[in-house]
Amino acid sequence: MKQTITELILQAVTPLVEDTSSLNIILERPKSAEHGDFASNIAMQLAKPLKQNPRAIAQTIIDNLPANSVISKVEIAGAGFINFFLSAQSKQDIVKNIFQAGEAFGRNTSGQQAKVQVEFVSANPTGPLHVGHGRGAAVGDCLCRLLDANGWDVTREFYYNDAGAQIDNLTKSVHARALGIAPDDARFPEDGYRGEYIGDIAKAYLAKETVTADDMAVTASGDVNDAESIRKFAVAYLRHEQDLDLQAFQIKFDVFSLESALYTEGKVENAVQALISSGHTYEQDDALWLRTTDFGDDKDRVMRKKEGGYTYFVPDVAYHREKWNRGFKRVINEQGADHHSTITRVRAGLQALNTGIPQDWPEYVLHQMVTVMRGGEEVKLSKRAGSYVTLRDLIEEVGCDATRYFLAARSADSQLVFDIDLARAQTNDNPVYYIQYAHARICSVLNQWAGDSTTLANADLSPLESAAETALMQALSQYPEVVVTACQASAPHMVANYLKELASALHSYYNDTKFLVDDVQIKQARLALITATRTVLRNGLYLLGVSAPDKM
RNA sequence: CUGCUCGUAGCUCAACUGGAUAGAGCACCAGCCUUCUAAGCUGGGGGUUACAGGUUCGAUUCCUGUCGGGCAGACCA
Repeated sequence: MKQTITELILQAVTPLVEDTSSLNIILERPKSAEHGDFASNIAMQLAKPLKQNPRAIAQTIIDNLPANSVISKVEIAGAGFINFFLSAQSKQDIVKNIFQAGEAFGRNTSGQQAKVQVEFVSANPTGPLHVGHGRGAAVGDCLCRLLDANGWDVTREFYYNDAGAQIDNLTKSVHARALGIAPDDARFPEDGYRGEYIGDIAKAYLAKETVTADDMAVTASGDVNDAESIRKFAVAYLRHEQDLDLQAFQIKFDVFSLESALYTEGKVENAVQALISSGHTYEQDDALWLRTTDFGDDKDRVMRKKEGGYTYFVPDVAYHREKWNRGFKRVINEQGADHHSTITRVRAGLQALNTGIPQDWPEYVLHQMVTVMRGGEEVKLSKRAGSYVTLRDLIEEVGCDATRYFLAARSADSQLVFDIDLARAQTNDNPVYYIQYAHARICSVLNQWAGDSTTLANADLSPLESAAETALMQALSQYPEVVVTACQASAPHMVANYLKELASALHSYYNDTKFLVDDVQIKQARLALITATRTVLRNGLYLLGVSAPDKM
């Protein structure tokens, strides 16, 4: 519909300007119904180059508009807006379109099944997932669903660091607990992890338990002094815990990548050699440096430390080089904003390889920090101090649907306050229930009608002309645009906002109009409309990973 | 000190990437269930979009500065 009107405008404008290729015809949905179904500001854009009054230009465009069946009325408003009012029938067509497409309604093929990899969560195996990871999980997974809906071939990937200083720290902490040293004991490692789960791991280790994670089974030796065995066991144990966290959050990854594998397979060494031979490195103070300032960084970075080990960004570069070699021309990294400084370094490292990787590859979606409130006070998220809110606790308290919705419904680049008491105590006020309730209400009506809803596909829709019906059909017709825009902006929260509006339109309609009336023609038209609404609610909730219950 | 980011109703957040009278939810006030689920609907009060400039037909949105919050700025990850 949008495209149809855009083309009509283009035809009308062509006689006025010499070069139509530079024209950017923007059609928007006016906030107020008084301003029609679509509005264009094209006349105001042309006012300057044509040196004419925008209202006069608007009038000329309207006069030039080709005859058509979709538009019932055109008006000039304000400073020179052109407002388009659709004919009743072209509004009603949306219901038929939805019936035809079903689950596919709103999906498009613009991605052309090109490969895209989304890396998200990527928590290190040093503790269970917390709310911050949850936000990454919710946003990342919705992003994947959006990309899929736009025709991309999506790979979900989880990268974790199973080597390095933090893992040593973890190993020491478990070792201490296995020796019976309490977290508040002076002999406990100073920067050790003090959470109670460390004690659980120590206990399981001493009991020689076996844990499975990433399809690998690890059995504890039970030997308190075998650091390597403790490390392997602790990592597997926590990866298993995180798997359970993700499972509770209903998120599935396609690929898990280990940092240690980059070393054992020689990928890190290869990347280092490639950087050296590309000529962007130098030795200084017994260390090997990468001249990242050549690529926009504010200072050069050390690659190999005096002690001989590599700094953390080297495996990062090796990992991303590997992503590129695996054929992902598009990669999106979803991560917390506290890691934003790595963006410049990783990109600089990839540029330094000189292998034709675009400067702005990979893409990043950063989410701001989550503040957790409980009892009116902020709960500090400190893994080492041991007091923090795990994702699984949260899911158990407020439910998977509500947790996902809360964490995905806000713009990623604004900080979010997660009030546990509010989410738990006032579950009825959770916005997600408002949307789900709209779906359940429709199911309930259709249930009482007890007819075959597929027969509604051919219903005569001409009775649908009330304000509530028009508003609902208008909301439905916006859905495909939301799928496109939310994906382009990498902004899943737009889907959540849209669904709230759609649910609102449905609830208003429900209170305004009785559906199960005696007049068969009217009844069928109304049932067709709410059935179409149910489809869109389902499709939209699916994008958020939230269930669409038949009953509540 | 430097960089990134955010600042919108009492609170939590939107605003279709520069559009028309800045919108929802919670909270507050007044109505709506003998009728398809009241987890709902309708109406009302509540705003100098942090502040000051600039760009243009038009700014919450873009630019500059100030103030305030968050996060980064290790040969830690």
